[in-house]
Amino acid sequence: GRRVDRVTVHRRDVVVGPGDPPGGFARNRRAGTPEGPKPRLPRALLLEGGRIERVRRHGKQLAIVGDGGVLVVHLGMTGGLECVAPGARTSSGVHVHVTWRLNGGGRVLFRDPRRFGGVWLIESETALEDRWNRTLGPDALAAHERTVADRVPASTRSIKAALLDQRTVAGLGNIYADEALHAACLHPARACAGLRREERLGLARAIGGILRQAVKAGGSTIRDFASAPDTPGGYQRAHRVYGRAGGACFTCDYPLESGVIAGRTSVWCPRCQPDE
DNA sequence: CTTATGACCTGATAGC
DNA sequence: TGCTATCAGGTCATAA
Repeated sequence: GRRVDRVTVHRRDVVVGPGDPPGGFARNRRAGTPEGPKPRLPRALLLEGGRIERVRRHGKQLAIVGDGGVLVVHLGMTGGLECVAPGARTSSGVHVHVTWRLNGGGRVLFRDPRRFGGVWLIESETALEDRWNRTLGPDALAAHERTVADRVPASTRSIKAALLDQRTVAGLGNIYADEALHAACLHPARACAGLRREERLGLARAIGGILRQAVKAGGSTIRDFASAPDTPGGYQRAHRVYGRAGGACFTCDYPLESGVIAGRTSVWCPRCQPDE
């Protein structure tokens, strides 16, 4: 319901506008890659001069829907949005890449030290839904268990890789993929095609359970994440495998194993999660 | 077409 | 003390 008076983009390359190349500048800064032209960002799409209508979420993507455009925010790993009350001071000014000055004096900041996150500018809510339908699978928290179970493709790739792929199901990252696989007693390296429907249903149930618990606990604070400035989450204390390589499995006491699967560090229990 | 791999970025921490 | 090396992970470009 608030109005946006003025938007300041401190770092152009964390914002992807409609004229930017596919993937956007935030994904196009690799060594040796020539930077293309940088079209001006339409002020209206940044919500300048507009009114915030509502906030939506699908998987890890957040959408701030305004009457003149839609902001899609992805926090990456280290990103965050901070709302600063009128007259109040921000917790820190470093790595603030975009500032929205609200009518009445408040501010909203997008901060992301490592810049894995970013902001995409979308013309309309219809275009937002189209984008989400095209690039993301069903939301892991909102979808029915049967829907999630049936999203696992009959492919040769590992189930861990499929879970990290947001087109399968949107919302899981490395931590919750490992936690869900342990809860479902599935080895992360098992091929998707080798999973029985019963196992896929169990995995879907585990995903929902883990995510609901994690949200309730305020998320997992490993080093960067905070649910609000100076407010760490509490779910890291409930992790049963992530970050516990070499420790004893809480279910069977056997030492947890770790390795790189699908390009990410993975932790599992060799006894509870057999590699069939 | 599919799947796999490496690059990007910064701060914390380990090791010398 | 002060330096360098390593690691964390979400996503996209590129390779296979």
